Amino acid sequence: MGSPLPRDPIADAQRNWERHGWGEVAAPMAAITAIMRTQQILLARIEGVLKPFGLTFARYELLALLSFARSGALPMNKASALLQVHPTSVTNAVDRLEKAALVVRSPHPTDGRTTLIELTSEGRTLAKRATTALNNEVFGQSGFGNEDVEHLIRVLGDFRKAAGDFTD
Amino acid sequence: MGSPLPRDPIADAQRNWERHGWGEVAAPMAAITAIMRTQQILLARIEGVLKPFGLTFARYELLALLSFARSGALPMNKASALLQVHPTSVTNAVDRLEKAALVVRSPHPTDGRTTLIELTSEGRTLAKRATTALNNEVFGQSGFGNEDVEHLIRVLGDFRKAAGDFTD
DNA sequence: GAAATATACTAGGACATCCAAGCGTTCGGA
DNA sequence: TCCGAACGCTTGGATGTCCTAGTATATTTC
Repeated sequence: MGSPLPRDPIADAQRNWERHGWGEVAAPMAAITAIMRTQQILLARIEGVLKPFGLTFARYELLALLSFARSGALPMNKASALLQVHPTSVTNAVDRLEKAALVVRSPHPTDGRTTLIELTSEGRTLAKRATTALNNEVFGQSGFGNEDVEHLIRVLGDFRKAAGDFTD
Repeated sequence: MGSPLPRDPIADAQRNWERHGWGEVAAPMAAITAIMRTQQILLARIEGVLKPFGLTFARYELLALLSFARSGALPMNKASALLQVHPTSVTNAVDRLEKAALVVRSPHPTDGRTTLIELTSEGRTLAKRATTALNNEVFGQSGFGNEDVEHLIRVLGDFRKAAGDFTD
């Protein structure tokens, strides 16, 4: 989408902030902007790996989640909560996964409101293959050092907890 | 969108990875997933603050960028490169900002292909007010400690550089 | 037990991002 | 000088996310 810039645009932004008298918040601004940009880069990498499988990250996450559920099935609201996305996003993902025959919707045995998402065997197989690809091509080559990974997990974990993601 | 979960879903995912024999990449997977989720939380906060101004993060970023340009104007391709988004995303943002009279498009004086985006005085005023709000309500209360901020800037900066964002 | 409240999912709409194509302008080599 | 290649922007399409509202099913309350 573009060749490398001669200078780091986020570092420039940080300098601009300082120059305008906002030095107090310049560093957090830079850190937050860097997180936004890093997410963008990682997402592009992940989607690039998943494309050959006909998957997007959103759909992969759902498949992976189901593959770890004992029965291979989960209520949609449970999936929404665990993936931390809006229920309508799950509806959207399930629509497409179902069309691809990777999951099926089935009624909850006791609660008429609830719909279960169930992995098909094709879905399970594809999830496994996609995971292997991601492990090899993205997670295994993140470019983050071991210490930095530990630090990220801790710092971002604290942040997510403070943001109300989980109690623990 | 949901009440706090009893347990950290990313930590669970990491355990699942380890349990399936992917311990080698479990930690980077967790770190990357945490970055994705953190971005989602931060974006929601930012958009919440910008909503009263009738802005989204994408449009705010463009306004802020223009406000730091000496002349208050930039070619669209320059904006695309600095914001590191696809040119069509800039077209989209400019369309809406122009409709809101916050920027205007003007032809480049010498290159007939290029379009300049120029801040209107309303645009400049709004950018300033929005920045103040973000500084107070988001960047000034990020929840990240000073040392963690420095660490994030360094680690993510290295990552972005390795990803080809900039040379420097 | 019936009415009010809460929960689960889906439909429609607003935005953002990217890709593929198309149209015009500019550059560069023969 | 001229024509092909490169560049800049826009349009149209596919996805994903969220919000608001609507429908159906449970649960609570009186």
